[in-house]
Amino acid sequence: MRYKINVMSYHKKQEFKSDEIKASEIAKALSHPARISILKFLAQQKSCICNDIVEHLPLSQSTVSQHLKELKNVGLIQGEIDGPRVCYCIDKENWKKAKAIMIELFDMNLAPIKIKCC
Amino acid sequence: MRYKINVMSYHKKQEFKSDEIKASEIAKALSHPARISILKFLAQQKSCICNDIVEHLPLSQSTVSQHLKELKNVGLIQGEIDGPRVCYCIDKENWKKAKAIMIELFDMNLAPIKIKCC
DNA sequence: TAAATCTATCGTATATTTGCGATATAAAAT
DNA sequence: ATTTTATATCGCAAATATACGATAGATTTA
Repeated sequence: MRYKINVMSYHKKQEFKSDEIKASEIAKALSHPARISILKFLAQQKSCICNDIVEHLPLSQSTVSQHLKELKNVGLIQGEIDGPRVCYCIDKENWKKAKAIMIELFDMNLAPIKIKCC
Repeated sequence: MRYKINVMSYHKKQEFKSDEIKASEIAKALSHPARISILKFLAQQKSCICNDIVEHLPLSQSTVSQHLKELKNVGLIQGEIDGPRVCYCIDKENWKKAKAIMIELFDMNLAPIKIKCC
C-alpha cells in the first residue's frame, strides 16, 4: 500500500468531527467503573454529600475527588458548597443531552446490505 | 475525617460491581473519536475493508490497526480474512447488547426528591 | 519467481490516567 | 481559640493509552 506520511504528533483527536469528539468525551467520562458507580449512587440519591460518595467507593478521598472533577468537567454532575460539605448531584439537563448523543450513536443505521462479508 | 487505609495498588477496577465494569468497558471502547469514526464508517457500510478504514482516518495504518483491535476485543466488531484483505463489520448482536447496557445506564432513575441541594 | 499489496505486531516515545499521601483551606464543633 | 471535619489540590509513581515507523507474514499480481 502507499504509506501515509504522518507528522510526528501525539494529539490527533482534534482532527475528527466535532460530534465524534463530543461522543467520545462523554464515553470517556463513563469509562471508569468508579465514575459509573458515583453516577448510580447519585441517581439513587442515597446522598449527594461528597464524603458519602467517598465512603461508598474503595478509593481514597483524593482519588474520588479527581473522579468527581472529571464528571464535573464534562458536565454530568454539579457540585454545590453546603456549609462545610459539598453536595454533588447529576446535572439533569446535560444528562439528557449526553443520553441523546449516546442513543444517536447506538441507533446508527446498521445497513442490512451485505457488501463483502458481515 | 477518618482517613481510609488503602494498600498501595494501581488496579482497583476489579473491586467494582461487574455491571459497572461492563458498562465502563463499553464506554472505554467508545472513548476515542477514531473508534467512533470507525464504527460510523462501518455502520454506513461504505466499506468494511480494513484499508478503506485506514484511508478514512487521519492516522497511520498501525495506529488504526490498534483501534480496530480494541473494538474487536470488546466485541463491537468482527474481522474476517478475505483473501489478502480483512473485512471488518459491526457485531450486531453485541452492538445490541452494548446499546442495552448504555441505555440502562442513562435511564437510571433520576429521583426528583430534593434531599439537600440538586 | 519476484514484486507489490495488505494487515498485524513489535519496539519505542510521549501523553494521559489512575492512584496515593500530604497538605492547604474553610467551616463547624468544642 | 483550638480542634475536628470535609474537600480540593499538589506532587509523585505506576500503569495505560496513543501514536509512529519498521518489519514480518500472507496473498495477489505481474
